[in-house]
Amino acid sequence: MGASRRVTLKDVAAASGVSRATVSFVLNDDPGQTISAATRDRVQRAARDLGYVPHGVARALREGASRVVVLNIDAGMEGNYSRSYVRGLDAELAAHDHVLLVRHGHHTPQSTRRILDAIAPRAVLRFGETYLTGHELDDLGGGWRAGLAAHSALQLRHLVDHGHTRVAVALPDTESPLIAARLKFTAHAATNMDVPVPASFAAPRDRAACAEAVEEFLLEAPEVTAVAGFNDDVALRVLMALRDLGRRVPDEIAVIGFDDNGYGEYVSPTLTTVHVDAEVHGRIAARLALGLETGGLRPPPARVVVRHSV
Amino acid sequence: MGASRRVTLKDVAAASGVSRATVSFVLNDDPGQTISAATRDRVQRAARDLGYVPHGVARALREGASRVVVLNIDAGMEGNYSRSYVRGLDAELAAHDHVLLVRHGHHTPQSTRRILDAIAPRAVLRFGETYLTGHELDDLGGGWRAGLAAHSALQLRHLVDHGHTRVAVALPDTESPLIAARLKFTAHAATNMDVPVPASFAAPRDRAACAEAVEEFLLEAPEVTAVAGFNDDVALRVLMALRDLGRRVPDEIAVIGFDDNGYGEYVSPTLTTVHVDAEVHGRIAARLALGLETGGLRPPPARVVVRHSV
DNA sequence: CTGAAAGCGCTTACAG
DNA sequence: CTGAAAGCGCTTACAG
Repeated sequence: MGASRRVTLKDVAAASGVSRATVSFVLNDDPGQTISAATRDRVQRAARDLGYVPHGVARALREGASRVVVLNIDAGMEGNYSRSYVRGLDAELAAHDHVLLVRHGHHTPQSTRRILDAIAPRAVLRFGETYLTGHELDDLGGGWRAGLAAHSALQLRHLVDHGHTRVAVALPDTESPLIAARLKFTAHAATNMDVPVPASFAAPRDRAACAEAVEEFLLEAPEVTAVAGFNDDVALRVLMALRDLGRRVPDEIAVIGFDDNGYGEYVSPTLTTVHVDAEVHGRIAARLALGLETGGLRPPPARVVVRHSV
Repeated sequence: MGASRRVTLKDVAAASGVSRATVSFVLNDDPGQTISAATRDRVQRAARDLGYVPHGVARALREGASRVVVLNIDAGMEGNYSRSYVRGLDAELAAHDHVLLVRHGHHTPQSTRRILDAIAPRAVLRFGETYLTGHELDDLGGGWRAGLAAHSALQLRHLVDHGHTRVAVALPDTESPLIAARLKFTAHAATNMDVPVPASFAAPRDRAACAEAVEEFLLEAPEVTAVAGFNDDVALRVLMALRDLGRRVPDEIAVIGFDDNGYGEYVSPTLTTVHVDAEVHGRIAARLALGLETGGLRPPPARVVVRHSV
């Protein structure tokens, strides 16, 4: 009755009358070995009957890395992108016998080091890396086909298609490596579309401060007829600020969000935004982390969710 | 110059002229040993000079568990509670030389098993467990002092204090172990406050469906003057539905949210809600997981963030 | 085809 | 006070 001891390779070996090495060869389908079908069978049956599951820690010690991938994700990145990305990453990793674990909060080289030392994960990923660089999303850099570059352009395109040529970009008041990239891509897209490169301003969290920031910005740039949000959070703040300032949306000024976080439906006017399904991005990241081919994985195009703010 | 090999205990032993055992004793401050100050010093200096960091995987194999705690967290639980909880959990764990890793998505016994097998974490936590049961939050069960029970009561209290005695609870249309608990606690609180036990209804994600659900409910229960949301998400949907139905908030009907997710400020009227700082809950969970005393940790009381919906 | 042996890096009785 | 040895559970050259 006592606590049931863990079933090890040794137990399987004993039960099937072979050595531990042979069990390992069979269970791992070692291509360098030729084991008789009978032995194979005996071993597999024994493993199944005993409910044997390899001990990941021992295996990690031997192999140098555990079957775990860690994803670092900064605060304030929640949205449809991150949710679908995590879903795809998790699923693809699971399909290759690995597990995904997430680390929240701000990340430093030390915190990454501590994880490496603690569990020796196969890889430590940084959220948004693939998306940002467009690596493996296309071969032009930046992801002009299915990365941040393409989606920044899509956002601007929607505005331009609705007659807005003087656009401003609203940014969060926090740090993010994505900010510089977004501005660069949007500027590039504007040049391609033959409209002026958008100016930008920060939209602070605090409501009054945000209204003030928007007012100030529009005073300096009265020609602006549309605001493109860095993300939905920022766009929502701008929407609120505009209401506080008595500016009618979208008649006087249009607003578009980015990365449909689900809350754009609860405000009035509802928020038009860019929706990115990043499941395939997640799968690509998983394959890259495991050193596998990514061939055949093509992310679907992003789309604009048209609501009422532009 | 080739890849730098990992510094191991053996290197430290060699550098300080003692055995690996002695190094281990010194570095782990083994109370069962008496090592000369000189040796101690020599070992510590060598470890520092070489930049020695214990290999967590080897240690985990030997000790039976890694210095990692895994937190399972279901989708749709994002809010101030979860953010502050994770922050506290992470900080307290770090203070005790452990790291927190999070697993997102839906969890099954198998998925937990796979993590256990993969990295043998010290503990696998389920988000909301402590909060739900009130274990260690007080000794009455349910957490009537600082747990879900207390906060459910606080939400209702605010409504009652504003003259609302006929209250309804709006629920998500998804599964959650928290739902039954919330209803139970709210009912209990209502009885204590001498008001009728609130009826409940589900507020679906889809906007039209939600408006329909709310309309239908109010037709059946026209006496209801206030809606208490299971969380801010649900409350936000109810607010939108009410607007779609042409009901004025808070004049005709009041709405209060739960677990301030930050978006209640972006809607109109802005959403009054219950704000719970769960950092201490997180710290308590960490200590429980590590088998430490939780004495002295007292969660601050929750508070109502008064905005304009009630 | 199969097994004995080494070793991943650590901790901890055990023997001096 | 300190060291040699065993062992956590696995994989993989190496020798038959």
